[in-house]
Amino acid sequence: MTPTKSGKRHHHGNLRKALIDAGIELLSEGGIPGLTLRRCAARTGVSHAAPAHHFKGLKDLLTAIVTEAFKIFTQTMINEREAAANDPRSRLMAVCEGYLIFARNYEALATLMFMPTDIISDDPDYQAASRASYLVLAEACAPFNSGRAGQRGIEVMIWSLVQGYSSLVRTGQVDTGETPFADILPLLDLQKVET
Amino acid sequence: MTPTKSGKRHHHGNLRKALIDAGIELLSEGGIPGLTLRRCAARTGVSHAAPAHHFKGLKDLLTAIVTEAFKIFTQTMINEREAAANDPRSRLMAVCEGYLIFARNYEALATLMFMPTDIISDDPDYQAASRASYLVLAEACAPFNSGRAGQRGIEVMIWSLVQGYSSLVRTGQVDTGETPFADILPLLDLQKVET
DNA sequence: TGTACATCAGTGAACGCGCGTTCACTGATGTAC
DNA sequence: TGTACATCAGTGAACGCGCGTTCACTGATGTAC
Repeated sequence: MTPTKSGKRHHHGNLRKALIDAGIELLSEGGIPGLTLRRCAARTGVSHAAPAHHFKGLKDLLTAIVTEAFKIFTQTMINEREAAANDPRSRLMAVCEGYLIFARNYEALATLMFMPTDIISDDPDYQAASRASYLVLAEACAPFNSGRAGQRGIEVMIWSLVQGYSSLVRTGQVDTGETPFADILPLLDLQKVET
Repeated sequence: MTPTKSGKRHHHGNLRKALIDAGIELLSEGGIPGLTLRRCAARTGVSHAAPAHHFKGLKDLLTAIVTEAFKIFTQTMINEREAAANDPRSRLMAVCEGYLIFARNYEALATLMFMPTDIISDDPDYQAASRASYLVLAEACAPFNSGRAGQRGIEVMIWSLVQGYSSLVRTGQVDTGETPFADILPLLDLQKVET
């Protein structure tokens, strides 16, 4: 038995995972229009009908890709945080840096992740993965959250800031060299509530 | 003579403008995938080959749509600013509100505007229109810009914030009722440099 | 004012393309006995 | 260990679809004389 979803498969080995990885590559190379079911199959070296045995349809594949993306995203933020000094300010800055690193390394993927239209948004794996990402950010904000502006005030502030900044960089409207994020964050009024 | 690009035309009247408007409607209704050349033509009541007499191709139409969008965007921000009190802080807040109003009213269009891939980005009309939008924002930021964090520090900060916030609202990750933007902006350290 | 003509914004048919999906099939894998 | 069988991940052909673009054309408009 144990032919579980994620287990080894007879012919290819693990086509499901391979298709997800191919999708992430295709997004990097050709943006969102570059990602199609047929191209994922081709890149994996498999006929275009093969994915049907692993995904219910295009949206299902997209959902799996985005779910995987959130896992990478979470890990990138955690890696930066662990490498930083252990004070709240450094940790928050590091998590933001992780966010920006991911956004830079996976431009189209980062865009797709926040396009709920193309995704089966009640998929439990997807929900868990995206929630995990959010929690890393929320945790880093927690020391600064005094409760004003609602419970989520600081989170939303930081999240907006980092999301907006990365999108402006991605579209070439802001230059990271000219106006680095490290110069932006200190404009925030964090010290007022810092412990 | 004077059969200028924007002048009245023989059969339809002004198909060029009508196609742009149709495109904006289609974006509102079906998002970015809902916008195609053929559908713009159909909505305008014209055969799908007709647009070729007004636009060099799909990218050209898209560029014109985005250019028009920036004009609406600029006007929305200006309208809010003119209705606000005449102190720098109120004016900045009003411009931000205008930004958010536009982002809410034209969700897909706002996304498309910052996707330079699909656009002829060296089109002079497009460049002028997008620059005009930026200037409204920059002007509102100017009273707070002391020069630290580079000349554009505050602009980039505000721009990132408002862009990120609107994108989080659009994708349903932030609720404007729960965490309104008016509660977010005061977290900024503006008063330090305010005159 | 009337007529001949050039211009040009439309039409409708046709093109090739890549897409997601379906289908009957095949053949390797893993299991039961 | 060997054999019969069920399972299932693949194949390749075919489907209909909507897309952007091209083409020869038509007929209304505007202009020159």
